[in-house]
Amino acid sequence: MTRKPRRATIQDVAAQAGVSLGTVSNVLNRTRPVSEQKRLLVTKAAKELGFQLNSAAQTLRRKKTWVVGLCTTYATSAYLSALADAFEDAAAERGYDVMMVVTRQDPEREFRRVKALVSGRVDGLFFLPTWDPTQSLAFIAESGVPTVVVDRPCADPRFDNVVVDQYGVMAQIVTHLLALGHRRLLFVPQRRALLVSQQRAEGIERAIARSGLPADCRVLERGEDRGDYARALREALSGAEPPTVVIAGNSAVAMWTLEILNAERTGGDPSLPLVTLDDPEWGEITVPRIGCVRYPVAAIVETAWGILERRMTGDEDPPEHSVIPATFLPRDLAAAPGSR
Amino acid sequence: MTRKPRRATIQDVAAQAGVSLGTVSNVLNRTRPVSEQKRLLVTKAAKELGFQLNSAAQTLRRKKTWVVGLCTTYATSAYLSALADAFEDAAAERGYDVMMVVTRQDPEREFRRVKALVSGRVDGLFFLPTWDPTQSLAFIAESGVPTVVVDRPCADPRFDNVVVDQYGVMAQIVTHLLALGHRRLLFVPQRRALLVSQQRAEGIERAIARSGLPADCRVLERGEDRGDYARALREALSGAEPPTVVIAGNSAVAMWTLEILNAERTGGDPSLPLVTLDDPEWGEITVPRIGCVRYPVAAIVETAWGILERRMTGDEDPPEHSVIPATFLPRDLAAAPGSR
DNA sequence: TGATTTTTTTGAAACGTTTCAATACGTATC
DNA sequence: GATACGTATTGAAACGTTTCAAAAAAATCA
Repeated sequence: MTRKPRRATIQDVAAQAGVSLGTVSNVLNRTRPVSEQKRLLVTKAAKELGFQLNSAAQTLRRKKTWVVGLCTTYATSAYLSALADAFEDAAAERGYDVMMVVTRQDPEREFRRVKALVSGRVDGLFFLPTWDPTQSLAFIAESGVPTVVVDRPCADPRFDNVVVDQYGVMAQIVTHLLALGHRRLLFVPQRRALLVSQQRAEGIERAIARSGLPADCRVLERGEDRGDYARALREALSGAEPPTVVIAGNSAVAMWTLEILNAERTGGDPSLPLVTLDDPEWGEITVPRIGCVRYPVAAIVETAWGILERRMTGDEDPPEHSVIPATFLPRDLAAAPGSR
Repeated sequence: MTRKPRRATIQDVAAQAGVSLGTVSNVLNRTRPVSEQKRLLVTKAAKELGFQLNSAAQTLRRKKTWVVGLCTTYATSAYLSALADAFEDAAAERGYDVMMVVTRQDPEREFRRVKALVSGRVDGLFFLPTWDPTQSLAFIAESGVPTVVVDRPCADPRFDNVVVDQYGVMAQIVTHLLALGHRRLLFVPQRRALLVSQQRAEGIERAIARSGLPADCRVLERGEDRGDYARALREALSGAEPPTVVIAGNSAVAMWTLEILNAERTGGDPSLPLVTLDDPEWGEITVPRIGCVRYPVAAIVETAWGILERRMTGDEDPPEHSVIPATFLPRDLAAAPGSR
């Protein structure tokens, strides 16, 4: 589109309709009753002039943008995009719009994006941090914009936090795997530095300990590059007592794992049983179908929105921590070889 | 985060530093030289007060937001999210921020989102329309916000348009398929109403005609629900002369197709050769790997940004139409049975 | 030193809304 | 017909910046 000369203001509308400034505003916002006659004049004039409210001016005056920010790590993953969608739907119900930014797990980028969002552009923020959000959190805290940290555990005591019960999920998975006869597990977190990866590893250990069975879990770092991972994975699988099942930290890791395993697969040789800790859209098309985790997107979003709404209306209670349960879905997950 | 009492304004900073309003502004924006001494005073005061610029006020005064909108259909697909990422990177280089909204191919939602973006929140807009963008386009045109329609052909003569050369892509694919001995193709567009689906179907027809070979292509609507599609697909495959290859309009269709074919597959029976017209992230993990199309993300984004930047600085030339070539990647695409 | 030029600093006006006290207008009441 | 009351309408002030003409201060020159 090419630009038009100048946008009409409320002044112009008022002049054209032959009424005062305040009346136009009242028609537009229904703040006060206006006679049917003037209302008609105003709407007609507004239409004729192609009038559209200037939201910068409105925000300045009202000190309210009706926009919330959503700072997320990736838009690609099925889980994260479902989360984003749910945040938008919930926002629409409440009369808000969502401004979304994507960090791709890069703390630098996160900081830049957060700065852009937080200086008066949003009334509140849903924040899915990268692996190192310290700089961003400091800035947010300084700005005073109400913020809920979502999906990732947050150690910073200044912030509200809504997360999934990682310990519970890992307990479900481990119990299931042990029942299938698996004794040697391999866990490949997306990134070891992530707090959530540590919780998961710990969850696995606890569940194994609780079972009393002679099982163990090795943790393998995925590494930055796929070649590295291929080597590490092959090495891990070629030992004397190789793992019989792989737990992938997310679907990107799961995909790499499948690619590597498929490349080595000979003939009808079945692939290694695989579980991923998220819920990829392609979960149904692999043969066999892999195990995954269903996250309670609706519950997470409702909880987070509940908290943020209270904060935006001035609630000053101490920060709140919500932990929400999730469900393991085994699908075609195979038993350990020779275990029945 | 819980809210702080009140945010400091430039006034407060000026008072605290003992200088005038204008000087503070000049320090903050480097618009005019300021003596070292005062500059220090100002930055010190700003830091002490935790001052952050109010961007609503700034926008109101400057009539420039340094934000561009990106209205896209989905964030999930690998192609669209790569596109979004590229738009953000290009924006950062130019000093802009990107505000992204997702329509999920819903014209209603699109209209709401566009309205929110366009009333003074952005300086320009990259627009990936849904299947029926008429309402949104009318609003955008009315608002006068510079806009480039991206990735989808746009019949509206008021808009700049950057698209991929669908005819060229289809020619590559058909040529390849014919060379592999395929004669009966099945094209399953994501949605028949989409202009791009029509172009693709036409592209297939043209390429077949040009080859002079006795081949044909049937077009099958995917339908709203998976059961419908499963029935339609089975029926299409069970005729006397069934197609030997499927061309899926996008990876969602490709995935459904794979699921249905996999469910029916008996023993080592190979799946039907499949091409998808985008580039799913899971393209490497199916067995066999499916054919796909590589879109020139960087070129699309650079072209679109180039146009938008000119428009934002007042260029009034007639709308521009750019058509950018893309590449077909056959991967493990199999020959037609009995064709060599 | 005083006059002139250059550089820095100032403060009022403007951006386009919303808000709210004050005013105008009807209408019912006595 | 005067009074009181309720409802509609008005217009000035405020929101927090940037801009720019004018004033002040500093530097240069004769």
